[in-house]
Amino acid sequence: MAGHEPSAEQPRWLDDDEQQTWIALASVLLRLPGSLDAQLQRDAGISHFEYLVLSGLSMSPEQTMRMSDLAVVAEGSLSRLSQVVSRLEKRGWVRRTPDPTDGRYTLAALTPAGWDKVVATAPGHVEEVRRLVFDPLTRAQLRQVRDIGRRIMTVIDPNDRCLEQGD
Amino acid sequence: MAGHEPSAEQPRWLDDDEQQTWIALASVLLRLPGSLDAQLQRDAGISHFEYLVLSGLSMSPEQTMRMSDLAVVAEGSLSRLSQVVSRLEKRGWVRRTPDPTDGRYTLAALTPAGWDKVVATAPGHVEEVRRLVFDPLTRAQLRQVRDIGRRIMTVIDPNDRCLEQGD
DNA sequence: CAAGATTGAGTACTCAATCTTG
DNA sequence: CAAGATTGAGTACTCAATCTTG
Repeated sequence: MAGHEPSAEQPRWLDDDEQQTWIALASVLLRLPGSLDAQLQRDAGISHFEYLVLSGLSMSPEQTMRMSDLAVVAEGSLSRLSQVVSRLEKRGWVRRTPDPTDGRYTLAALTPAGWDKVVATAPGHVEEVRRLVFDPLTRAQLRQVRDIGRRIMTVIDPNDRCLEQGD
Repeated sequence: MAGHEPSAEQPRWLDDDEQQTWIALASVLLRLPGSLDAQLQRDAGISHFEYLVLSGLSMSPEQTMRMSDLAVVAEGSLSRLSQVVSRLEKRGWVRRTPDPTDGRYTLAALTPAGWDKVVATAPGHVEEVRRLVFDPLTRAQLRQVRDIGRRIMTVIDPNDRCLEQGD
């Protein structure tokens, strides 16, 4: 392994089969998020992260959440969320107010225009998810996707919300 | 669906089962790349994209590739690659030269120091992939991961390299 | 002073020019 | 003029201060 002369053998750290598996998974990890982002950007002019923020709020009681909880739902840092919500506020889709019960929290609330945006955007996004994930897979594979995803999440973050729900 | 008064019912675009499946997959899509990036940043001081560039070169004959081919392997734009390779060149791991057979191409070559960097970095990275993906899954699930990944890639990009390999 | 949130500086990325070679 | 590559301007992100409330 001294230097990189032509004869140097590339060490193999995964066997052939594992290599194939990893390439297939890595391709999806690298390309699927980009495809979803592209669809949202093209059809709705928002990023995937912005969509997660808006749709997270839309599914919350009163369409309102604390910034810190919203950061967990959208899987981003509080700092990133703060900057993105500023933009969403400028676009008229979200409004922030201090939490009346404890001024340290900030509540983000979806405006009526924000609700309309979610309603207008979600069907196309779900359609894309169906096209890229649900349609090409069998029912058995979809069950596997759920189990496999949860197992991996158990290692990455044992407290993740996707592990809370019973089968 | 008029406005967002408390009584407004949130339309459900996926059934319960699909929702669970999608949450599990989305969690992995959002968090696994970040975990891999964090490990590389912490242990080797490089991003995942930089790692893909270096390891792509290390597996290529003569440790050399055209920039445009390297962009495909690393799954990034040529513009992004160009800027990242400039940084890698400054760090002494890569060297660029015009292709002598056709001056429109640029060849990126791993330097000896770049080779050493890959050799020093890859085992820890592979270890992390094992810990997060291979270890928590059964052999049957790993076969599923490969098949499922390929099916999804067939829709995203029918020309992707992960689909080329037989069986 | 701890926890939530925001701000600002620096870095990385995207997208549309631009440059270069054949 | 087409294809490969780079550059520059603008945007988005990260990380380390800073601010604010209890």
